[in-house]
Amino acid sequence: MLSEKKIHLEARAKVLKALAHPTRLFIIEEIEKGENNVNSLTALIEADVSTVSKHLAVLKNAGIVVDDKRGNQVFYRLTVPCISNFFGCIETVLTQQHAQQSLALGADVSNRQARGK
Amino acid sequence: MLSEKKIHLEARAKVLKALAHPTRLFIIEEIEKGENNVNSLTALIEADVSTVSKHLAVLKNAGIVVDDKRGNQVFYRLTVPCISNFFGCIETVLTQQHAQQSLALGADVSNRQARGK
DNA sequence: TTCCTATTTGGCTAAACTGCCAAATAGGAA
DNA sequence: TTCCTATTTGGCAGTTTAGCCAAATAGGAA
Repeated sequence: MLSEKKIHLEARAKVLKALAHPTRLFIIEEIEKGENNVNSLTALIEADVSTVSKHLAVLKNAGIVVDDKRGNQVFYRLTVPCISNFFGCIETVLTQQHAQQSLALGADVSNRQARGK
Repeated sequence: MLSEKKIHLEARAKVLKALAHPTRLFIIEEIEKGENNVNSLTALIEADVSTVSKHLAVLKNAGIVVDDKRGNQVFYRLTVPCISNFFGCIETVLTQQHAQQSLALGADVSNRQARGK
């Protein structure tokens, strides 16, 4: 694999990795509605403030959100509007899994489905 | 956070997690061109076959690819065509980072940029 | 059957991630 | 200054991941 390509894929993977956590997905959904600060996000998430703060740092480090300090609060918002409708394809994957499972539960369990975990 | 919502976000996160590795992104790009077997993917990736096989298992387990055994070879292909043009938004994030870095290198380093890692 | 190739699985080590607590830091109010 | 609230950081324990090697498995050919 070309080194240049590898670097590019690593950059992509970094962003995806930052997205790949339920709490961080929740944060994204929330601040998509409008910027929000650490405290109120923490209340919604029901975890330790330090945990939420670290999740926000991951998102920030990946370039997905930016912070804005006002008074003694820090507000976060999305950098990229497209994140909002980013998940259609993932939903397709999930829907498809559903469909496959339903098929697998039926009488005609094909070879390929039988091989599946 | 509602339990139902949490379960949904966990499912999304699982798919994203499966995508979040450079080698797996490479595999996706390759089999997007057409199904491919473990051996030729391994040759392109330059890693141990067992490593590639495990990456493929991760993608399969997430529902992103399916396998098709023919003879003593196993061919993998994408389950969802939309994965192909999935990455536009991620590119936007990367481009934006680039832009921010360029700005940060300039003379006018603003408050927010200075705070950034 | 034996042999060869393709692929998966088990096991191991090193590294990364998560979530909590405690402590440090920052800003505003008194 | 001291006090209070908001947030970040350090550190720790437990879990997960990545990549390799070796061994197991599967299919086809001889």
